[in-house]
Amino acid sequence: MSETQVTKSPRRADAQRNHDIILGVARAAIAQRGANIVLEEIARDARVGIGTLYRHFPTRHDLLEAAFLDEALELRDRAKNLATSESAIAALVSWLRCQMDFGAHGRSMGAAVMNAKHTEGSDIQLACVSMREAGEVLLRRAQESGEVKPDIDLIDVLRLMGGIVMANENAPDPQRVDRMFEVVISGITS
Amino acid sequence: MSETQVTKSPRRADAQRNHDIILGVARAAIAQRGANIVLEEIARDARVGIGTLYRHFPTRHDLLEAAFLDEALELRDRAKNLATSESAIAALVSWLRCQMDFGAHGRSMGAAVMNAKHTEGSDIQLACVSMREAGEVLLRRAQESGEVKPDIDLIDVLRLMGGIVMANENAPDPQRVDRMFEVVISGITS
DNA sequence: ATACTATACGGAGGAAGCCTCCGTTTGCAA
DNA sequence: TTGCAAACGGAGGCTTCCTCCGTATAGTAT
Repeated sequence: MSETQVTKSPRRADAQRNHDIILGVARAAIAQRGANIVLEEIARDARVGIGTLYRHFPTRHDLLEAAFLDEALELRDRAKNLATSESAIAALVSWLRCQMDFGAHGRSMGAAVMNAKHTEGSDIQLACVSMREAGEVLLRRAQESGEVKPDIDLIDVLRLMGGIVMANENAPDPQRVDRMFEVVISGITS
Repeated sequence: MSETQVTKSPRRADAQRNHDIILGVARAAIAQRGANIVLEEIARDARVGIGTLYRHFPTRHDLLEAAFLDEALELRDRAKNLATSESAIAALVSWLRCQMDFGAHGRSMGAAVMNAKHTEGSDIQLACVSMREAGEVLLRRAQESGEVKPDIDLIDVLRLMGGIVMANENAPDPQRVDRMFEVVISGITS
């Protein structure tokens, strides 16, 4: 994973360290138990006061966003790699599948964070934008090759991925998820 | 709306009255502000102690379920009415659209409640089952007429409806919802 | 080295919700 | 009327969120 936050503004060393520790603990907790982390617990595991956690991440959402940043970047990279693959449709499908799996991995967080409004210019906002741009390339390529309907909107499809994840949060059944995924794929192909 | 709960077991009059009042208040609150109701507030508005509310509805979920019962019944009736309509596919699509709109109306509640596991034989469970059965008729009819793929599963489709609702909970854009709905419909048709 | 100060730390505590427990009240059957 | 099972109600415990402010310290200037 990319070591985020290269300290753009001069920051005291202890602050930077705590920031990174908190984020690391939060990421681990989210990966393991989902987005319903208890912030006091994160602070405790990070050997940091709760006040410190809140200074670095003023709201719960800020922390989730930061934790999700890496995934957004990875999804962008994935899209870029797939952009030159042979089959346009296969590339798109593969990428959408990643979107879904990442969402499932981060539990409800993925879709929730990615669909949310972000403050202009924030790290996560830029990451989401660039991820979408990379995805657009895949979609357009599949559309130009005539395999995907021309009037399909990427955001719609991404939300459908998120919707599948959310709809299966309780009692997730891999086979059902697969079938629902197939329905959507079938729905966007010509 | 049907006046639910015709007192199957002998219940003291005050208990019955409070039950109905609480449910009525909860329904109104949910319809207006979504499923994130504050239970103490419901109790206060119902002129009832919080303890009373919890005796009637031991968990938050129980209350949401009860509030949703009517909608499930209405959806079942809707399906039954549509079962004799002319176009099989139009009937199915119309019903699915209802599913989605009802879900949006009750906010996240609809899908959450309907997908959840219910105790065997509970009112809501029976209602959901009979609603699904009525829906199955519509689906099968559309499949037999060759308009919908034969391997489509109703639950999958219902979850997709719920997923669309959930994915658009923040910043709901009717046009986007329509497009996402169309994708799914297109995905289940032959 | 020392002193100074902007920056950061930490945790007590208030607020909001959820839910339980138990003493009090009341419908209603005899 | 009387008795009691059924129902009521709200104080209070628990959890989690977040704020506030006194204390500590990294980094700099002397």
